[in-house]
Amino acid sequence: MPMPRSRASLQLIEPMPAAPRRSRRSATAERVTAGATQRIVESITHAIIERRLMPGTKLAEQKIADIFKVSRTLVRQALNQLSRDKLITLEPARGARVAEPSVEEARQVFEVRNMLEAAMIRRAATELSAAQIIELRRHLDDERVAIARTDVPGRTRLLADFHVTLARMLGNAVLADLLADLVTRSSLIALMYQSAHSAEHSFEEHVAIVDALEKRDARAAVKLMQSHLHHVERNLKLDPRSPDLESVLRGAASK
Amino acid sequence: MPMPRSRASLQLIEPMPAAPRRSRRSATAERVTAGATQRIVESITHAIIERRLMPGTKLAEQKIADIFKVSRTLVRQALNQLSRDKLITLEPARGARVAEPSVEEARQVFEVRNMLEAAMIRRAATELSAAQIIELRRHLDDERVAIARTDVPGRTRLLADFHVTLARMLGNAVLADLLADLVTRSSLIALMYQSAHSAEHSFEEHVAIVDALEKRDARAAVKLMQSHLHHVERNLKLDPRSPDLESVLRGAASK
DNA sequence: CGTTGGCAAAGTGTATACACTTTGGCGTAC
DNA sequence: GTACGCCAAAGTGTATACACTTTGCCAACG
Repeated sequence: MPMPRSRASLQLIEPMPAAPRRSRRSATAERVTAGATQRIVESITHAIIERRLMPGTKLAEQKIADIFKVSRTLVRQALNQLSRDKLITLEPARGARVAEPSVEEARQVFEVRNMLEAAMIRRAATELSAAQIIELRRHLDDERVAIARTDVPGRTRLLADFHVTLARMLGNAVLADLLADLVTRSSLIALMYQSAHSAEHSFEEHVAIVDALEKRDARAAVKLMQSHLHHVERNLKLDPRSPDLESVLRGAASK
Repeated sequence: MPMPRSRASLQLIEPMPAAPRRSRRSATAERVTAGATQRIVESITHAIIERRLMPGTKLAEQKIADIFKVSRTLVRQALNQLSRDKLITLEPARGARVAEPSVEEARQVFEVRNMLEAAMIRRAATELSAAQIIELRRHLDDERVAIARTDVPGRTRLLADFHVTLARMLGNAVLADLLADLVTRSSLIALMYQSAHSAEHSFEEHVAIVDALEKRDARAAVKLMQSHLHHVERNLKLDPRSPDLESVLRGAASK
């Protein structure tokens, strides 16, 4: 069921904790730490992922510009980027809204993740160094801690980062960047369709995957990763009717 | 060897043949036919893929703005998009240049394509309808014709579109859009490292792939697709020294 | 003769101005 | 009472203005 579509205003966006921010993105190419535009992109991204901005929320350019104390020029740049990431939708002359990914889009995103991550984990099983597997264990520790202290934003980020970290370890920045996008989109999808998948369950599946990697059991690792993704997808509340507004209204029109 | 780095000016960009242009992109979400920005993006993309703009060429905002008779605002939007596609590189305060993808980047792009397309073709073998396979045959006919009449831009586009067409047929727009990006990047890479792979050879491999699809032989189709991609990559002139400027200068510095 | 400093031209980064589109409300006609 | 149309407010789309950065040249100096 696609969310009550809150009309909550944007106050939720924090103009950034001025903390030393290192970009969570690409190790290569990208400017190490970009300007104001990037700051806005990251703030809005975080706000969406952490449910401070609900799907459907209007993002008016001038309001955002005021919050960050910059001109609409920079805000528009940021919105364009977010639109390419599919985190917001831009309608000509109607402005930007937080995206409301359809059931079909959700299915497709998970299908692509399955393709990419199955191939990725197969490579990982043979190519990762012992040191890298230790690093993965450390990541799992972080996950455990965040879950234990019920740090919701933290655990969400860590559970997502697990997949991106794996990609980075293979030394393929193209893959890692691609997957980072898909994982972020998945986060929006999960929140939109109120995932029933518990953090604990995901954590345990991550542990099992790393176990298989340590044993260099490629086949098992692939199977585990695929069933992990499958579980996450199946626990979305996708199925009931009202997949989109279209069909809802078709029924209601006859009153 | 990474290209003589021509300083050729931009005159090559045609302000678009005013012809009815349908966007080659996403079937979903995207505005069906966007504004001036999209026109600029497509013109420059075509100019790069068709070798009218060589890697390293400077793209000055005002010059492009004059050519298309729009303000720098729209040009900047277009350049930002192209930068995300990795077709150009943006350096702060130094402007935009046609990208010069590194050997390492080339390797990574092909690795990701291999992951995605292997999984994709496996599905295609079981899921494509007879009608869709006929459509693929028609595409192959187009390829054959373009090659026969030595229509270089046309055959380049068609050989690339083969892969994207396959993706679209699976009904997964996310996959198709992703692959479209990777294929476009591949085109730039191929031109940068003067691919020795003949169009005829690619064509024949495409035929073999469709044959396998028609027989519903998933295993063969995957093998053929992988060897196809492998051939394309191996025929790039990647190996010789001078992989990047860095190491060249490290040697030359001691003069 | 080579090197350094600085200045002007070119180009990018951001803000602002203005035209045009959408939206919601109010009044009027039916 | 409902529906239509008009107008004002809000918001987006594009152009332009201006500040700041880079670059290349030339002159002055060592």
